[in-house]
Amino acid sequence: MTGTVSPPPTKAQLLELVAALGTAQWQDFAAAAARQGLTSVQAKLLAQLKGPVPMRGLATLLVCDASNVTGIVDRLEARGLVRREPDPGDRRVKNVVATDEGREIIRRVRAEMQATHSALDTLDEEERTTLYGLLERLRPGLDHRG
Amino acid sequence: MTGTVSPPPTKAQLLELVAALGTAQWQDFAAAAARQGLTSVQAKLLAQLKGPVPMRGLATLLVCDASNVTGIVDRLEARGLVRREPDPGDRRVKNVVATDEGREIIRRVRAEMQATHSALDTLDEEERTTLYGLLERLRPGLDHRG
DNA sequence: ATTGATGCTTGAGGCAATCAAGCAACTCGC
DNA sequence: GCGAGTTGCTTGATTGCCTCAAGCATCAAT
Repeated sequence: MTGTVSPPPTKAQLLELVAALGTAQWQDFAAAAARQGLTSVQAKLLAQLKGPVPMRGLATLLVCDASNVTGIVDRLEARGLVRREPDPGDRRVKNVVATDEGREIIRRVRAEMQATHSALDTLDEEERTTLYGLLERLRPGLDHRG
Repeated sequence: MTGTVSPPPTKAQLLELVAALGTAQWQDFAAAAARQGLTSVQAKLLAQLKGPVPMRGLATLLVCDASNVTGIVDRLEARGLVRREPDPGDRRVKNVVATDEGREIIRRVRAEMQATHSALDTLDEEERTTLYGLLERLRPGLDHRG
């Protein structure tokens, strides 16, 4: 290395890198889910269930039609990973909650994302803090909106 | 800003943030593709075609079965965005190339990823350089393997 | 020339996604 | 109350994605 500082990347380069990492991370997730017998969408839904969530709320979180959620929850429920509970305050609403088995299986999915884990392990603590700060700044622009 | 430094994030927090941004970016991509009448998978395939690529190569790039590529290319070819060309050296092989229209449409998809563009715009040049450097270090661990 | 491997396609079957339509239940005005 | 409009969920139809098993054509190697 000479005195050359790394040249600033073009926006296109950065965009491509972000895209590549995004899909790589998604495939790591999908593979981990598959090892637990889940599709990636089923795992994604399960990952949202920190508490009871109405069907409509899941559709919003997953950015898809409500009728789509019906099918996904049907399959998860048939496997005992999720339960539909009536909402006490509104009889139209069905709240979805993860069963113990559902919580356990999504925990395993997260733990088994080896590629992502080992990638993050190559960064030291300071670098992780920096990365976290930068990504947090990107979040608001990316999160809502489409 | 006081003297408090931001505390180092836990690995779980970082993982969650990376996952959230990965899916947000993917949905931005999918939405941009949809505006051009493409599914996200079709757009993803089209994005790989910088030159002629054999069907098998596409299956590897997309990490899926070869028979799946047949269908995706069928639909793209039916819309004139892609062409199958015989390989001069091996008559089993069909090379897929983007047509002019195909190149144009994927260019538009990239340009229309508004959420991603504006998110990246919130970083100044130095921050982008830092981010690029960190993400590049993550790439090797995430890229191959699954 | 046979054997085996490779590249692509086809067909069957399941999941995911959307749209349109429908039913039940809530809300508001009266 | 009662009816109008709205909201939450499900169903059915259709399309695309995806995998697996099977098949055909071609290549490589003996």
